[in-house]
Amino acid sequence: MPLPKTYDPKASEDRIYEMWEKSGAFRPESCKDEKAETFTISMPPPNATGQLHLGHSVMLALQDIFIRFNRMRGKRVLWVPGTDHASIATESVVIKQIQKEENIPDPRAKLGREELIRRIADFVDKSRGTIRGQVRKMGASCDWSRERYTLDPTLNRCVSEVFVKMYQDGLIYRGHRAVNWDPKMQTTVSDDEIEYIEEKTPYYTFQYGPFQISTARPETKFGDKYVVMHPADKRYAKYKDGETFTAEWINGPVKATVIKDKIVDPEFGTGVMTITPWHDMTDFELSERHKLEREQIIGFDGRLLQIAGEFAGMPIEEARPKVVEKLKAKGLLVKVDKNYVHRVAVSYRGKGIVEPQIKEQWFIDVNKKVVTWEEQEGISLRQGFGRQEGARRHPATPFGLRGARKGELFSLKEIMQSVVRNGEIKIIPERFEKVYFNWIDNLRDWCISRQIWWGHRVPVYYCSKCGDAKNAQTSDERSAMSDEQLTAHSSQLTAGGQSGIIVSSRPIDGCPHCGGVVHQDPDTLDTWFSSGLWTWSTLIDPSLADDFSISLDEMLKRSPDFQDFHPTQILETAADILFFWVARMILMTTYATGEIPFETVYLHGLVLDRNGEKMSKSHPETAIDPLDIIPKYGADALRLSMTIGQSPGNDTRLYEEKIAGYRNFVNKLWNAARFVLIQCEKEKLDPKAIIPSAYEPKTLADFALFSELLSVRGKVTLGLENYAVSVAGDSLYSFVWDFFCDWYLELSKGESNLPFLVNALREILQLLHPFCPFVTEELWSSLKHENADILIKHPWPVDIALAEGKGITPREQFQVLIDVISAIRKLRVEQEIEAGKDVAVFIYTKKHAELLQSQEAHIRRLGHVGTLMIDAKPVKHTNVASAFLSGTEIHLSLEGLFDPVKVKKSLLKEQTSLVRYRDGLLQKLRNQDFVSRAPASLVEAEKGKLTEVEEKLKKIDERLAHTILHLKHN
RNA sequence: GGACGAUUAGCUCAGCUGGUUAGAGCGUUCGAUUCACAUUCGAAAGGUCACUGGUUCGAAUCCAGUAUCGUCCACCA
Repeated sequence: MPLPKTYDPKASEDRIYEMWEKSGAFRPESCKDEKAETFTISMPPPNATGQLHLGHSVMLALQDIFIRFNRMRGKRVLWVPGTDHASIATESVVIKQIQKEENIPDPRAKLGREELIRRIADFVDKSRGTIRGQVRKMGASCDWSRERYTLDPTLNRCVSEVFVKMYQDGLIYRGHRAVNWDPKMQTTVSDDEIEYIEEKTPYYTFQYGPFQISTARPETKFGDKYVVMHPADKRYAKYKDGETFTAEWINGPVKATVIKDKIVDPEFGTGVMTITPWHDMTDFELSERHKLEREQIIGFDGRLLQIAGEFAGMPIEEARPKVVEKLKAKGLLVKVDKNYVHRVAVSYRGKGIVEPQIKEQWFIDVNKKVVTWEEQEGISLRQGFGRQEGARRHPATPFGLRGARKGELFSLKEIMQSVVRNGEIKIIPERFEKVYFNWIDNLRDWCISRQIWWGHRVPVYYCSKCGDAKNAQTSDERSAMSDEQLTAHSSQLTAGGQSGIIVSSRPIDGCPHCGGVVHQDPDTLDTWFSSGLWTWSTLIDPSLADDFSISLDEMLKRSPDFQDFHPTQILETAADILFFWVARMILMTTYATGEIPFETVYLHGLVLDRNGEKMSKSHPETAIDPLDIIPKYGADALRLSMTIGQSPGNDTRLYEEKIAGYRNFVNKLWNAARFVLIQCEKEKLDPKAIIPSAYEPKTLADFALFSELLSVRGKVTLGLENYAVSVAGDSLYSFVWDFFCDWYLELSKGESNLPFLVNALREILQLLHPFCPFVTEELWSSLKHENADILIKHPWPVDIALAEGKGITPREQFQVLIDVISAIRKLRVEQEIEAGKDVAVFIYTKKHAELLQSQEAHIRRLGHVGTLMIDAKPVKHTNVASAFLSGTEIHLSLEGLFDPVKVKKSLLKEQTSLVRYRDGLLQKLRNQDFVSRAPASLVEAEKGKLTEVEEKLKKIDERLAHTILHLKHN
């Protein structure tokens, strides 16, 4: 039964996916060679909040290509799928939903922690199901039996273990620092979770005692009592550091102190500023340096506090103009610049305006030197980590700090730098390494605690009975303490080890010291803390999660998957996630396991719409949803459209015509196979019985295809090895369409070698499989040898050596044939000969006479040629249109149709282009410098070209003279 | 203020370590429909490779600078 005329992806894709899954092919255990090299990718876990979008599609397509390619090459391949709990994103989505659907303004207060978490968990369950289905739709061949979720008990255990380890190493501390506070979500966010929006804001200059100071935020200025200037600023030389003065200010006179610090840029504004340490990162640091007092002006709810006097309780937007008004009334407003552009910090997730606040939070110290290394086997390895003695190790060795001395200590920053600098981790494209280093240089301590409920709890417990009673207080209560109290308190805590605070990976019911009641820290951890462990926490044996008698290192040692599949090979993800996630994984994994998380980072760009804009709900007409596209064009077409023409690190534009183009390609392939199957049926040949070794080229076309396959096979293999996905896919596309279909298949209609053809097509399916797995697998089932495995498990084609012949190669001979046929077709169109009409053609060639004679049938059929004469000796013709190839001249008889005007036109056109070409060659060859300095072979080649083009020109001149003569006669 | 990327046909993009008469897809024009595919086939038109210098026998390709667009980073209060 022949295949349908067009390929219908809907009829195949789900069925094929199910078949793959049932076959066990997605699991590394399906690799028969137990000693085979492993190849692992940890799938970047999509947020468990919603739906798959094109960003996911591109990542799934690329990763699946790497995975399928390496699986076919015989490696033990593991692709771990999963989802991320995405703390802030998820909690905010569910809260909004509850607010909207149940009309509860503050769900946290109304429902309480337990109930809200239950609601979020329900939501996430549904959402994860949706995502699983969508990942399958893309054809992702990941191992579902190893699916993980960042809130799994095993992963939670890993999170706690790493926290404890870092705390014990003194890398985690609790302290009062200026943090980014999102008043909308009521939580801190990290530096990287902030984006800046430029906004035109009036910029005010006020008189402050003898100084003029400027600000865009007058509502924060209530507590200002320090003026800061550069120590070398001559204008203010008469003011001494520490000097005090009284200034009239918003709510009456204040006593102010002069501070000299180099942080002030004398060139900027008046060179003097007042500071607001509680609500500004740099001011906070300055206050630390000079031990200055700090006051909170704005509450965590975004309203002004008591210090603002009559303005207390007002939200910022309301207070600002009123404060300005009051200062103006007092005569303190000097000027207003209305064109000032101010950068407003906005939360990446909630889009709320972020207000720096001083809060007691947990931090990871990125500068403290605590990590040790030791020389071993020539490289320095971190010691005491979870590698089994003598365990088979992936060829890539766990990372080390090259040249590190025994006992030398390193900071987390240094670890992150060294693994990339040493080339243990390679970033593609390379230019992102620079971006990465730049980020590390600017990296501050990482605030890891969040006042969100959805996430991993900070594994810290406070005993209310023993130790400092203040430890038992909640973080909110601590916020109410005075600054001095807080500073003293936090330094005490930072010292660590004191009673009353218990940091434990194991849940605790009572204080181990006094048996007293304990409270767990109410905060959760930054979502990137857990995703930072993704490559290895997903490989930990889940049965070990509850066994608190074993250490983290022990867990690593006893987890076979970790032993086999870590470090992973490729981390493929979006370029904009480099800091959030990639850098965090490098930090957390190298620290916690002593191994790099991955060897290669492949970064893809954004998927943009046809106008180069981000796809969003504001442009619904150009936005593309993969879930609409897949039913319409098929997953294969979508995959091809986003992997071909794409290059690492660069954005790609996607639009429907592009996808339709690749749908056409898939259909072209389908029809090529359909044609082959019809031929088999006609010749009563069962394709399933054609053995794979029947790769015997017989015709000229066979030989040419053979060599062309050799070349494309090499390009695809090399391309995929070197992450040049687009190059590999593109060469397959043009090979299949322009060579295989347009020439080989067409010629096979006149002279066929079916066993060879079937095997060639089989190899095409193999090479295309990583790119478009569904259609290739579907066709494979009709074309494969009966004993062959399904395509997903089939070995990657290997090179078959091509015997080196003498002289012109079959591929070159084939090209001569193609050129002759093309020339005849062109002459026909130029002379406007009816499409189906047979013509008489005379070909004269010394060089290729024998070859073309042997291919006569093809020339006749594809050129619609009736009378065909091929000879070595030219004969003069009248009334012909002519074309001149290298060593071959072709004359198309125009008896009765001869139109000298048309003929002249086409000859002139050819002449013009050849003359231009010849003149270029002449110029080159007349240049003595070229002749003497360029490689001799090149000079020879250019001379050869010149001879050839001059011969052609001579012939054209003859024809032209003849035609003009003809014109004159009439 | 720094860093990076882009600039090649009307549109979207290839052109890797310098040597091709600068390519593809879409779109456009002309022609074709029993015989795998109109999601097709044949043919064509269309480009001073952003600009200015430099290196070189030779530059779309390497270097420097300029312009436009875009991205990221940074304590300009």
